Amino acid sequence: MRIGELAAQSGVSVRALRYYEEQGLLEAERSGSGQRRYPASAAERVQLIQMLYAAGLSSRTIAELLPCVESRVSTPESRARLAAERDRIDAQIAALTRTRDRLDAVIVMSGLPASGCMWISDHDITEQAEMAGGLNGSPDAR
Amino acid sequence: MRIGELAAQSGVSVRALRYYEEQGLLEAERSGSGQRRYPASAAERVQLIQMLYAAGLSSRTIAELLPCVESRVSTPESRARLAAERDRIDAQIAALTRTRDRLDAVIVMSGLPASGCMWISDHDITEQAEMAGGLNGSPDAR
DNA sequence: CTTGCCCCTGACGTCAACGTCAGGTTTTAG
DNA sequence: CTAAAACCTGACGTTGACGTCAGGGGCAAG
Repeated sequence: MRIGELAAQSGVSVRALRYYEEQGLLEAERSGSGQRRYPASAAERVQLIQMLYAAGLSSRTIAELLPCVESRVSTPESRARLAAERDRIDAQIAALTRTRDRLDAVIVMSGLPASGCMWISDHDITEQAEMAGGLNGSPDAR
Repeated sequence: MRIGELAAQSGVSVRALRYYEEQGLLEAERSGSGQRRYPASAAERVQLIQMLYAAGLSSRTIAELLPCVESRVSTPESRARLAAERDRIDAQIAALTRTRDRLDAVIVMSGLPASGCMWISDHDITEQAEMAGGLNGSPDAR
């Protein structure tokens, strides 16, 4: 399959695919005229790459771990690297969960009039919204 | 408190604190000679800023939502923004969890003595991952 | 033949959250 | 009083994962 097709299929840009190759993450056969040809399995590999990028791994780390993750084969060394990254991701998940809960608390609280966090009486929602827009004292709202 | 103390206390660099001020996230009083003075509450605010940055929010978004998150007061508009960000974070957590599980599967599998070697068939993968997941509960968000 | 689409290789541009350096002033310790 | 430490503004540098543009080639359809 050609690079444009792979891009469409995997949802990334053509530029990104060439970048992955440059980083040693994705190899391609070349046709006589020098055009890249990918096997069907490349789509899955690209998905993995995206997955690992999204988890904050660097190109270098992905290059090291990708064969291992794709083939499900690990050496003792790669296992240690994998575990380290998994722990990092776990920590990230924990932090994000705390942040999510913090936002949730603020959102949910506005639905509890008894808590005292509603600073405007709730008998007229529309008026409340207008007042909120005009009176909201965000110090450096631009 | 002075900028160096706040930096030490909140674990960020002096440069970062000045950057936050530049972005309208953190205000400071000025002494006669122009040096920044922060109230004790600034440390908590910096923690919040870090928290939101780590969740992938931009400076502009943080500037909009920070007063609301810190004071726990929300307007209908800010509530919508907050909910949108919370949903984004939820999606991020879900994706990270899938990635973590993928790494975990590779790690756990090679540690199972029954396989006797570094790789095992696809058929065994899901079964063993289930077994391993049941045996040692991986740290789970939520 | 030429039109249009896809492909190629450089190579420079971008954006965000700071790092770092220069050159000067203020505060603190002894 | 003096020297070190901390602070100030301003401005340029860094990093990663691409975006974008320039300049050129190949190839099937009309």
